[in-house]
Amino acid sequence: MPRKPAHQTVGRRDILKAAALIFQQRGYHGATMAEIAMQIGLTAGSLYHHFPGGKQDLLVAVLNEGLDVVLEQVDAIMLQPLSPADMLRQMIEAQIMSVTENLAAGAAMVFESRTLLEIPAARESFVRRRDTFEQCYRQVIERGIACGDFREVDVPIFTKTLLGAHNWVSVWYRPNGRLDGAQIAARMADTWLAALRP
Amino acid sequence: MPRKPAHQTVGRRDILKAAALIFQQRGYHGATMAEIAMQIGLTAGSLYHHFPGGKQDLLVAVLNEGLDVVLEQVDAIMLQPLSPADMLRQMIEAQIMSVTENLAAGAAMVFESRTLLEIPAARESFVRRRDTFEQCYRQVIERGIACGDFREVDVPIFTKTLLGAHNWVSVWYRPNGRLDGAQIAARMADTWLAALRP
DNA sequence: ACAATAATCAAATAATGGTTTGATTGTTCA
DNA sequence: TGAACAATCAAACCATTATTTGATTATTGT
Repeated sequence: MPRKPAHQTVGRRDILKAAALIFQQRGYHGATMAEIAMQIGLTAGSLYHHFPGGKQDLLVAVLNEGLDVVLEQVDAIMLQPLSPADMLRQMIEAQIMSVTENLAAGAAMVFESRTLLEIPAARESFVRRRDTFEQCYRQVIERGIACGDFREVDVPIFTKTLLGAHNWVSVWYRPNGRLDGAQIAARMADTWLAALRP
Repeated sequence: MPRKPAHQTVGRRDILKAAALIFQQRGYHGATMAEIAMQIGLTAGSLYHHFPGGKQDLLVAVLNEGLDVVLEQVDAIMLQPLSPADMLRQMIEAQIMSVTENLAAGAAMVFESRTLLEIPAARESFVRRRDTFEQCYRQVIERGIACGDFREVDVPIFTKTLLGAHNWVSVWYRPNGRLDGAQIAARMADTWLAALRP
């Protein structure tokens, strides 16, 4: 039975990259399928061949895959035998680098999670994994407090504070600014560890 | 010359409140004029009597007036004779309280500033005032470093970190949560001052 | 070579939703 | 009372845009 995809054609990855970019620039509702398609030299209708679910499908994929990138790294870090301070520093670096290296997806995660939450089919799994991510930060901080490496703080609030600051990086970061992602990550890690000094 | 508005009718304030709420819930592009109007028992067309500029006009007004509230308070704080630490604490409280007490406008500021930036007529003045606000935080921190009350930090990055965390409050704050605005403000101020300890 | 299918497009479809218009209602004040 | 006007509505208008449909083109395995 003969068939097989051609290869001089666009792939799923290209489309998601284009979608993330347009979502970043115009927001989900402001983005048009035509804009996304044009980004990679297609017409709007063609996108439905790759993503039968249309615009919603694109959003779900962009956000889910964006979350995956960071979640995988954080999971790996949590398995290593590190001090709370070192573990926290690595998690911060992983998140900030991931945002600065994939700005469009990062911004879409910040601005359009709300929109995804209104898509019942995607909602539950997304929320669960997003919460898991937050739990990782909380656990490391709690562990640091328990062993006396960190001072006592209100862990839920401290975590929200940290996450808000990290998310916001996707709003102000500019690829050709004074600092690169690694330098920003280092400074932010310094801030949080200073705040946690006993 | 006889005229005079009736009084059992909606005022500018009511409309902006409704608009902020719908912008918060659906985002600017996702919000419909009909939804906003219905919130206060009007029809979509009637909104044009109060805001001839339509939907854009509503966004501009919501964001500008939201920014005013916080800017006025911060300006007043900057004039007082306070130590850098006390001044910073008061600014943090003013901002967080303002967000928690006016959640819809706060969220709109976070999520829809981008949209406003695409409205040339409103852009410049908004950006200028937003930058002024950021400068206030920078100055206080710089002053604290200069007089040795604060340790040396990368002021631009520290400021963005702080602003990101504060903005994010409008995303996760819930009016009937464990802590009220004042308590959250106190904890966040503790975090920043701890991070700035020499 | 050819049948099957992946990838694409152009054009039609169908809503949706911002904005305009003209009429209606009620209030104000001279 | 009545002229003038603010506030509102219902319905029309119009543009935009997600999605569907029916070709068309290329590629691939047999």
